Amino acid sequence: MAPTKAPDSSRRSDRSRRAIHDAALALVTEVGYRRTTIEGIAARAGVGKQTIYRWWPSKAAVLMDAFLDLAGRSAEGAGSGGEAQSDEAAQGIPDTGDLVADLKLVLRATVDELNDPVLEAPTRALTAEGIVDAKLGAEFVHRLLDPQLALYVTRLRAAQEAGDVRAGVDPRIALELLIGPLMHRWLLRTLPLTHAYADEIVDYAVGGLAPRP
Amino acid sequence: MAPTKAPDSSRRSDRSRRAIHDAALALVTEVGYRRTTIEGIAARAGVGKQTIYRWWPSKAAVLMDAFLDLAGRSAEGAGSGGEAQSDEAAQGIPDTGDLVADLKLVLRATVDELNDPVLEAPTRALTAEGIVDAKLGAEFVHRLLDPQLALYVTRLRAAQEAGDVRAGVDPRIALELLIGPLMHRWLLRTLPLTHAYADEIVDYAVGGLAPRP
Amino acid sequence: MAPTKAPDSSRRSDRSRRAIHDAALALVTEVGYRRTTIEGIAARAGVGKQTIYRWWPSKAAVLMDAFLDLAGRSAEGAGSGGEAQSDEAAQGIPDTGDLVADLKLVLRATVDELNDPVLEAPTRALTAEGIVDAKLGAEFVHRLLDPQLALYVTRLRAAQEAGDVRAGVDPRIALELLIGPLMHRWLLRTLPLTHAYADEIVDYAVGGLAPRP
Amino acid sequence: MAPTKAPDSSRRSDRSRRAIHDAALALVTEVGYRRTTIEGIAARAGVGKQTIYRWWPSKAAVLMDAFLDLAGRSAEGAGSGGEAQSDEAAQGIPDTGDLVADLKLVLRATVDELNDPVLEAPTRALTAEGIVDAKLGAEFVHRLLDPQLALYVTRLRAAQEAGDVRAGVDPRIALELLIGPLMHRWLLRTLPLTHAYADEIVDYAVGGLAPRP
DNA sequence: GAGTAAGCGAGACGGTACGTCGTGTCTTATC
DNA sequence: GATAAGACACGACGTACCGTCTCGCTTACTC
Repeated sequence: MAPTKAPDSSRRSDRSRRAIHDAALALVTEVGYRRTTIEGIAARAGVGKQTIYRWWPSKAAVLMDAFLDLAGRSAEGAGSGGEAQSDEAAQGIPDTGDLVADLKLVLRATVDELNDPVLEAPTRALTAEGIVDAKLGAEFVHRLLDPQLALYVTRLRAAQEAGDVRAGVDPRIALELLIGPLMHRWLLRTLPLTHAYADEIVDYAVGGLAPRP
Repeated sequence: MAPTKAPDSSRRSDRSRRAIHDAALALVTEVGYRRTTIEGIAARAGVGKQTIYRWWPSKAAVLMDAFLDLAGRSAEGAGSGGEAQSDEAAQGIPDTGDLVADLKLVLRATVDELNDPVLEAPTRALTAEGIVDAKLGAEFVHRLLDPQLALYVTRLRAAQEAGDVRAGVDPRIALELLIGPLMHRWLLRTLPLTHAYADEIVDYAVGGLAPRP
Repeated sequence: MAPTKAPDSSRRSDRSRRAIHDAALALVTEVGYRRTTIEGIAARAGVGKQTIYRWWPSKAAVLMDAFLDLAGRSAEGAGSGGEAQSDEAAQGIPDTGDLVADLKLVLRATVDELNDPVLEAPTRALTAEGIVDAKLGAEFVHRLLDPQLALYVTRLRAAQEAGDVRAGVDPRIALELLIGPLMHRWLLRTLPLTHAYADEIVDYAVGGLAPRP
Repeated sequence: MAPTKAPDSSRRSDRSRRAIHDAALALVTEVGYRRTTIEGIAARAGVGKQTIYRWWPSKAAVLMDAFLDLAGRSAEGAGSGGEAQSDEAAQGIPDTGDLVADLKLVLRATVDELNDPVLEAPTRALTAEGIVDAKLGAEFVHRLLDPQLALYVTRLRAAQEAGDVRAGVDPRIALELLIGPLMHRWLLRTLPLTHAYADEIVDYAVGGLAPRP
């Protein structure tokens, strides 16, 4: 029942962990996920293969951790850098009382993130992997997506209380009305993903969610 | 510019082509896309590896053709089998005058397709591959998705003429308001994909698209 | 018992046969025997593969015929070109009464042939193939070697009658005393193969074969 | 100049090396050199293909090492087994004062070796390969043949000092007078290779080398 | 402060699949 | 009916990675 030998994480080399993260992200960006290999990551990180296999079960798991680390570091950098906070992940969705404006702000930020060339390759890789591998997909959703979506739920509940959204609407469905079209366009590359598109989606969705006259 | 020797497709063995399609679909369903190999497909189809490499550039391309072939055959079977046609791909979206009802019908059918265990594995595999490989993704969209989406455009334009949808709405965006949430839930497996969900999405979306009172 | 279908050799294309011979010899000389392939010969000869498989059982057999053809043509060329005949294959070993001189003449000619860059590659290839493949070796010996060796037997018998060689000596063994060392040095490339070497071999061998004083 | 990454031979698995040797020899004997494949050797040895490619450049090189290992082991076995030594490779050619008798002893042993069914297949394969591949041939001569031939040189020099062989004779040529005919008959399979033949060759050759009366 | 046990870099190992090349058979169209 | 052309099933090639397994080496923690 017990795993064959749990490594002692207190003795883990932080230096190696970071090097592996960096190498993984760099390789995925440079050569793509498919051609990124564990051997390649190890070589680039100046690390033995076993050090990777000791701490991660798969290439996707390495990338997931690396990506979360990256997200964490960039959030931290943003947090310490300035007082004006646009990072919705850490701060939540603003509530100025104007639901449409607030959502447009957030969706535009999401569009910018999805279009960020540094984030694109790993995000696509992890998403694709999660689509095929249910276990990994669940982890992806739980660690990356859910925290973000929870912010929408919060804001939408507030909107319901304020009377901007009908009482009967399930926020988890409402949120998908906003996020779904964005992801669809980004994943399938059907048409360019722009701020204008985000705005339009918000307009239509909020229109559909608003109380009936 | 010219590829290094184009094979003569008039001499192509139809028997092999079909065997390869069948083997590819069977393996993807049985062992998953990752563990499906070209060697495995060749062995199962009773075919030399070279026969696969001669006609397809990659495992994903084989699967794409196999999938299109499957879709074509099932559509044909449905067409010849009965007069009552639920296959929207071949027939287009019905136009009974009731936009909400028509869309619910179609989206429920889409939900059923996505939940069909036979189609699930290959669809996920192709979608995931297309997310990472832009070239393949473009082909996927062009050959599989676009024809379906065109039907929505047609129906939505009719709805605009009938006054059920505002004149300024771009049908390609409206359609994503319907499809996006479905795909989002299916791809990320956040919550179960049901007829009820489809109905709700239609209600909200059409609400948002309807002419302002 | 009968082969599956004997082709009608009266309808055989001479043009193809020659083209195949030429292509085979050229390729063996240019890229070596190992890297010479049936496909390569066919392509170079502008011939279908089947035309080769129809008439020859193996790559080695093609080369053997090609080589015999080459030998025949060069002998013919030599025969029609001049009256002074040094081609021992067609003419036999000269008998001037001086056994040592006659043998030196012939062995020097053999040395020259073995050192001829045009003949080297195919000869080595056929010899090597014959060493490993007994059937092919037998054919090689029968068609190429035996006719040459028979000339030695003739000359050595004459020498026995003339009293230059002991009566009890088996000419087939005596001949190997002359040819063996030459071939050994040529095949294994232990030391350079020169006229001086040929002369010395003749001196020693004839010394050993001469009547005891 | 440097090869693309030299493996660390101190970490080499001796178990694998021996298994590969054994498998190579067994397969060459059982199915012949042509039909012996690297894949076959690896499978039979229970070894990954890469382990062969890591340490040897070609099938022939594997066989060469295997053969030398075999020769070494059999010599060792002979050396430890009894005091009466007939293994000329380890002990040199005996010098009883009777040159003819000594050479006959050695050449008969060589005949026995060449007729040994265990040694025949690999010896033929290596010889044939060396005939076509100059590099391999040089290695074959250097590692297998030269050490044996050096013994002849030693014995023949002693014979020259004892006055059994003329002073002017080059031992390297004299030796070919003995070995050449044997190899010729064995390689080309013209006639059976017997003790009687070896004796006759010695008689003729020594006759030709002896001081002129 | 010596002993020892873990993580570590390195990389050899048994494997699986890759994508390519050549074999010998077969089919199609041409002469 | 032989031919040029080449698709086919098959088998082997040599390479790339996989995940496991030693090796020494370094670096804590324990006695």
